[in-house]
Amino acid sequence: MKKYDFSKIEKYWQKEWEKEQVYFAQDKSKKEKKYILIEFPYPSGEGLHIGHLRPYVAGDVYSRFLRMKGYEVMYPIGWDAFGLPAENFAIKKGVHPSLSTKGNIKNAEAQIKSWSIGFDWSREVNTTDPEYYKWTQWIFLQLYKAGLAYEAEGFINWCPRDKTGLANEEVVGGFCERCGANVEKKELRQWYLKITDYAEKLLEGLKTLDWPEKIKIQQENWIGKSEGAEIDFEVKGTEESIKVFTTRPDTLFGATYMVLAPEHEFVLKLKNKISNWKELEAYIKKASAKSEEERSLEKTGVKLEGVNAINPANKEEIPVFIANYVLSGYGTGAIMAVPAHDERDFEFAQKYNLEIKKVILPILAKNPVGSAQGVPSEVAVQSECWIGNGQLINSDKFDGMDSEKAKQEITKFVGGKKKIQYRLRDWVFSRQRYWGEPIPLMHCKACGIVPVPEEELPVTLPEVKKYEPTGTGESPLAAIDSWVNTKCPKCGGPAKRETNTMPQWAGSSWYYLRYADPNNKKEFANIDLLKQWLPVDVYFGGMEHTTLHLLYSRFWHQFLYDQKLVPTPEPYIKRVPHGIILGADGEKMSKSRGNVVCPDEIVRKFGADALRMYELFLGPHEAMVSWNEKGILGISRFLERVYKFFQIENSEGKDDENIKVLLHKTIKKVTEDINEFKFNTVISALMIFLNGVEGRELKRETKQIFLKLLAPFAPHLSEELWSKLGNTTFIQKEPWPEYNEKFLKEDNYELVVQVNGKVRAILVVSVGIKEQEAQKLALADEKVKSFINNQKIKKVIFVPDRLINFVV
RNA sequence: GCUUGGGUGGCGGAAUGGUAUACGCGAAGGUCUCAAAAACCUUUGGGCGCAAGCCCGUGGGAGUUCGACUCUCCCCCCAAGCACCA
Repeated sequence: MKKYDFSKIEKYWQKEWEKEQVYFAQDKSKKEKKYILIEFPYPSGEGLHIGHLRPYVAGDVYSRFLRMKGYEVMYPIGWDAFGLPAENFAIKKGVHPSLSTKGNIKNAEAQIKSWSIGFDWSREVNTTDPEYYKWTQWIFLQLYKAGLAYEAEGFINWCPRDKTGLANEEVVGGFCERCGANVEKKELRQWYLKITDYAEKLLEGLKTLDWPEKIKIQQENWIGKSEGAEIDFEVKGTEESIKVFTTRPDTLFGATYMVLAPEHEFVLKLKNKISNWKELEAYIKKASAKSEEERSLEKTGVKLEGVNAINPANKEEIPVFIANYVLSGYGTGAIMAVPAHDERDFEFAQKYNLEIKKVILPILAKNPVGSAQGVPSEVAVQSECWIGNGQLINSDKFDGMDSEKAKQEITKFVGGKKKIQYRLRDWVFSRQRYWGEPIPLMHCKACGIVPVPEEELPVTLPEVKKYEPTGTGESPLAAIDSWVNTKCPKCGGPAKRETNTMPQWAGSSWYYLRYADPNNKKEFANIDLLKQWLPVDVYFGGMEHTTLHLLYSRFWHQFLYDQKLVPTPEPYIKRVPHGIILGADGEKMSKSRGNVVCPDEIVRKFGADALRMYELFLGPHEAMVSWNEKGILGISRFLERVYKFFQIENSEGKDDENIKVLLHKTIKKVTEDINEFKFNTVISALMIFLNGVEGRELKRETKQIFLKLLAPFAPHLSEELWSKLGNTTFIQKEPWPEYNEKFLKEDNYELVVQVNGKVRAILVVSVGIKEQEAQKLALADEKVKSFINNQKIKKVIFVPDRLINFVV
């Protein structure tokens, strides 16, 4: 018997498919469209690894399934090729990033093709192609013209290793998301995108999406909406007042001091009233230089001597502090401190011996302690700091009022204003690095900031010898005089180009739109084509992008929708996340650990079909799993057995009843589980089928159906066997098999007989028997008899076609 | 600390109120072979027992139910995300 020569077979069919363009997505097709998307890769020097494959294979299996179901499927690919690694490589080797990128893309493309991931290569995009980033720049200009891009000076996150500013989203636990360096604070002039203007829309839009709840919740928390009030505190003996944001105006009578963030400008106004100015200045300087992470270690502060504020509720004078635990970027950068009802204020007040005044009495539970949400437990009631709601005390005429009501009433009483506050901060959009899209603006002495006229786009990256980031806060582009100095398109006078570049998230914020119309020279994409393909039906990708790419691209999309440039309010309808693949040692794969698995080697050893199937068989798609080299043997054996099974003389076998039932059950299971992205159980269903039919003769039709079910997973093997059966079509163009309800039912089933809930016997009986009959059969069984042991039967539970339970 | 998932054989995992451990890996024994590999067959949660069989068993404890991996409450542990957001 011939051995399954996967290497030869796979190469053969890959050529055949390429000839026939089987993955080509037809514009204006009569079929219903499906747009399946994976996060396009970054073409690194190491090539694609085993982890990239997971979503690609999932998307590929799903796409193949949908094509067989009769849809016009677009499953495109491109390259997210701007970014630090290419630039760092260039610095090290002296090779221009565009060159190394080109080589890397070539390699990755060969890899992907060797796995037969069915991408439509005719739609390939590359974010570093001027024909592409021309439109990235164009979209930026639209944002600028709409007032959503602005320049500001301020403290931003700064990565000392990459020597560039970072967005809030790129700081993960105080470290640079890219390189892991400890992020610092630095005062810099930066470009921002006003993503905060879209906070509400981003929140609202989530409700319409078919995304896993956990992703929605993560985005929701990141946007962090909270409702409260803004209240002014007068400063005694001045015309000044300090505005605070609070979600707890009901505790206003308990505000015994105020705190300003170290960056708060207010202190400058009262400089000459503050008697301890020197001390204060030193403190502010020290605190500002520290990152938020460092600041959070210990609460410290300095009192503004000689300045007192007035609590607007009870007119009492209260001290004002500058302290590190108040953030300048949130609310007004100033708070009213209520130590009796806020843990942070409580901690600070204890340390600095400040007055703690209780104004909320926890409402004691009508229900038993701990039985419902928001009901204080005994412990909480006794504690010094109660942060829940309750009944007001020590609050004059509001005494006895409920917290919720008091929030409204006290806000009104002191002339405060209801206010909605978001945690989301504006997107720091400029980078001081070379390998990114130049921001298409100019600075003119006479006209100020002037956008580059649209017809002059793209503003291409100049060729340079030195890519090194300067570290000064200036991009390396700033050193190229010939590029920087230009003419103002408005007044014709001398102007300088903006030298900052865009972050890597720019190109990826709209790439899925370009796929719909990748070669358009006149617009970023034609609206009719966008209407045809959008929205993305299923987007496969990693959890790590929840508050980065996924948030950014939704923002851009919503903006483009408001500009009537895209046809849908949201870009991606369904999101299917995947877990990361760990090394065999259960650790994250990394070069330094030496646990990286090379997919090319696996393909050589076991073939692409085996690699594809094993990726899916590892475990549930969303779960984190460890790679186990030995596990792939199981898949390899399965494919080998399939091959051998189909080598048996192709006589017209006849299916018995059991095989028919098994077949239809398998069709049902495979179809349903693919629809739910439960690929691991699909594969086990295919194995169960083979286990059930091996060594028996099958009808040709049954064999063909099985091959079709296998086709999305092992496209090469199934195509080979399909043609061996004498078919001249491609199996992947065949219609997906349907199951028939009437074949799902067997004649007999195993009736489980329980006594007091314990299984005591299993009887084979015919399907559909009534309770009485089942009872008679069960009671006739010797074992059942012995367990009932002549006791009185109190109750009988009968579940049709499943079990009968006697309670004695 | 908060939010969201999880905890099932030696291992990856299956089962969302009805036979726990499907499917695969590994292991043990066997067939084939001079031998080995591959392949194939059998066994494989634990305890007691010669056996038939019985008892126990899904992180721990309670509860609901004829019946709980599945539902409810409390606790422990692991993972991911957020973290002074007033």
